[in-house]
Amino acid sequence: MNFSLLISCNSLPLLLNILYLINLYHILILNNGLRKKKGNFALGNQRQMIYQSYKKLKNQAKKVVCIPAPAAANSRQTGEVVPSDLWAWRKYGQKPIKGSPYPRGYYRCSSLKGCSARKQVERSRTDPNMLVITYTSEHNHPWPTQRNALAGSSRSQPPKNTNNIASTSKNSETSHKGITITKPKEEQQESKNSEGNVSLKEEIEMKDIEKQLEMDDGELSDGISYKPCMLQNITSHNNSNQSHEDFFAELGEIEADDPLNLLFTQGFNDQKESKALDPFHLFDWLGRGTNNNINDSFEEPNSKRRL
DNA sequence: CGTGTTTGACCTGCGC
DNA sequence: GCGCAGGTCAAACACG
Repeated sequence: MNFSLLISCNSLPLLLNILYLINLYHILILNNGLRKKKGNFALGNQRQMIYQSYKKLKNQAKKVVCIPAPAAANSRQTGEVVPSDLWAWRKYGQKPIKGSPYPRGYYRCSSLKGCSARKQVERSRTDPNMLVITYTSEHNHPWPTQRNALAGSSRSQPPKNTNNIASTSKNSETSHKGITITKPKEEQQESKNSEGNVSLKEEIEMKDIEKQLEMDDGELSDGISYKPCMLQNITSHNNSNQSHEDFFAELGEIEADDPLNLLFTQGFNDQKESKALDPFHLFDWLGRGTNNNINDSFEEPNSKRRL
């Protein structure tokens, strides 16, 4: 990543984003180091509680994300405009949906062959400016350091459009303004507000796990907090037979899961956590007065391309 | 040439 | 069983 370019573009929010990621990875590295150091130590009560919560969350199925739809100018022909995340997605189908004027696009992960992660992208019926992205299954690999490990071309990005908010699947890394995690469709109907879900929400019932974690301030006996990872990233696992060892081994995968989710759905919810992850209080400036909703605090992603 | 998109056909689940 | 709707497949094509 070209930091000098970013700085020269005066895109402070993106820079802060990066700083936040660095903080996050600092903590994750600590976790990894601790695991390696301690090895297969006996599970304490706290770990067991976390593991139980983890198993509970494993049974959750889908994760629905609502984001503002990028400008249509970026679409390729009739294709839907799909904001990118850190994963590489390959479109494998599109279907018109009854009752909706907008088709639904079907994508699967192309970062690694055999990855079962999929997502569906469609425009909200109530608010066409919102994209509803439904993630199913999960990635069986860490998120790629390069945007697309398999892809050799970059055709999804129209070459002449350099001002677009987001490319379809590859080029934009920060098209996350206004990301909203919502409940699965079944639950979504109950809680969905009439304005198209612009506020932050958690799809899954986190109260139980939060209660448990709060009992110990979210910290394990070793003093390292797993709470940020646990609260955000485990959403759609199904293997109920997974062992404790697998669980904690999978923390590596959790860490590797989309850090943007951590950023925009978890990172600012708790002031204590925010301070821990943001020792310079940079995000106090960003998120102040937004009632934990940082969506509006971030500059439009394409602004960094405006030179 | 490798990869992604498009799109019609096919498959599957569900309600009647 | 039938029809419908949603999900997936795969051939053809586009792109760099």
